[in-house]
Amino acid sequence: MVPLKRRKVANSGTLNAGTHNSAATQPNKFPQVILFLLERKMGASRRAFLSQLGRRKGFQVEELFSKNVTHVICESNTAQEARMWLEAQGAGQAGRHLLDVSWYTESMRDGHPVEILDRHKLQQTPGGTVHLLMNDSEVTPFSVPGYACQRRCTLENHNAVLTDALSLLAENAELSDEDGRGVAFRRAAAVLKALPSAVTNMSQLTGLPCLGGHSLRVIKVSGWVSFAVLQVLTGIFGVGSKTADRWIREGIHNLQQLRDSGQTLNRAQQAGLEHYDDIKQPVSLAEAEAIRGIVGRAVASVSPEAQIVLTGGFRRGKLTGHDVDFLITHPEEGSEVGLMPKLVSWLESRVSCHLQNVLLICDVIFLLMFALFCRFSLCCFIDKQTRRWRAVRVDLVVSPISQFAFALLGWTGSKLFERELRRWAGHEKGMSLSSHALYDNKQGRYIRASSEEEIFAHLGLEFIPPNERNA
DNA sequence: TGGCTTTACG
DNA sequence: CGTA
DNA sequence: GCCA
Repeated sequence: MVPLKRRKVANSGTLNAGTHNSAATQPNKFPQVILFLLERKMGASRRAFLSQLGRRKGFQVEELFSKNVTHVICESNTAQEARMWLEAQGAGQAGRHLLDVSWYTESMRDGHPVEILDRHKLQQTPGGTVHLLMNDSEVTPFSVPGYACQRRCTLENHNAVLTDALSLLAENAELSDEDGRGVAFRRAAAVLKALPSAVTNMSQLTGLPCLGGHSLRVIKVSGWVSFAVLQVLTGIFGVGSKTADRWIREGIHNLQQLRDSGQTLNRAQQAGLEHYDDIKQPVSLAEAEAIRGIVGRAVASVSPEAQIVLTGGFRRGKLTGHDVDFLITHPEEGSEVGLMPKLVSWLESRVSCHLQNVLLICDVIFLLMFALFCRFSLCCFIDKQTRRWRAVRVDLVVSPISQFAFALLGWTGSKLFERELRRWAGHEKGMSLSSHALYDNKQGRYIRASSEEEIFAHLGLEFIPPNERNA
């Protein structure tokens, strides 16, 4: 059970490329396509392997660079570096495609040169490292681009043990006010989550993006005692790392000590402490849908044309969540204005019947409902068919239809996926993405979009559906 | 060595 | 400072 | 911590 294997340093090196295994080499099926693999950062043996793979599929892969080359394939090289290399060869880019190795591997997969899309062109930062997946003795190229928003990542996680450890390190860093380290660990965990099979050997990880020496090192458990305390306190809704840190310095190490301390708590924290266990308990999809029914009816009463969408983790296909997120809009621009206050009063004043049970809107809703004007978090009590009420966190967002696609993309997550999308937008495209809009810094204007697909297209990214945004 | 998503709001 |  |  060693499915993922790092590229083996080939014993048949460059000398064999193109002539060895000639029986498996097909004639050139695509005379208009002459490929050249740039060795830099790729390595000679890997280049030989990829060249041979291409020739087996009927591609013309040149050993030496010449003027005839039409496609230059690079790995982990920027467009700038590739152009410099070409000029050093006495040949400009003129008429040549500078492509990331992902175009090559996809063409190998499909058996013909695939259409050149924006994402295949060399970016200003390196593209992905390609690793080999050994599956039943079949070798397949597997691409792991550097940005999570370039990758597909389902809920399926073959490396949960490792990603849990890295997530813990990330959490630890974030609670220690070291966001840089935190996001580094998050990226590392996301790379492992995206792998198609379990890693069984640490050496398999050494070449992957975002995974450096520290992430690969054995985790020291010492010093995490205070981390556990931080975890408990920041687990209270309304309590972040600063507050928890202050409390710890004042000798508060658990919930009982907090209750006994007489600390002044704001309303969010009061509710968070009171319903600590409920809120920590995962919300099921069934509960989310029940809540959707209630909120949906409230929205319909207040504004019949308004639309409500379940976003967050549930839209990504998760079966449980820590809260329930809804996005509300109205087909007529401007008609969504004032919807939230109306919704709030409706929910405050109503006792509604849901299924065979009575849903009572309790005072906890009042407490947190006023948190924000155009968005709020609340706790409601919903029947769980156990004649027990329990608190669930619900986030409602109202968005004008012109911003709906951005809100939908922004509120669907995952959190890391969003950060990576925005980092990509800023660093690679000179744009600024938020849950309201996409702004082109160079053109100095906002870019309109009416669907998530359009936004990905504007960003030069392949569309990733919600259930594959679980980075 | 600096950057690490975004930005309004309570 | 805390929420998303 | 990892990357440019």
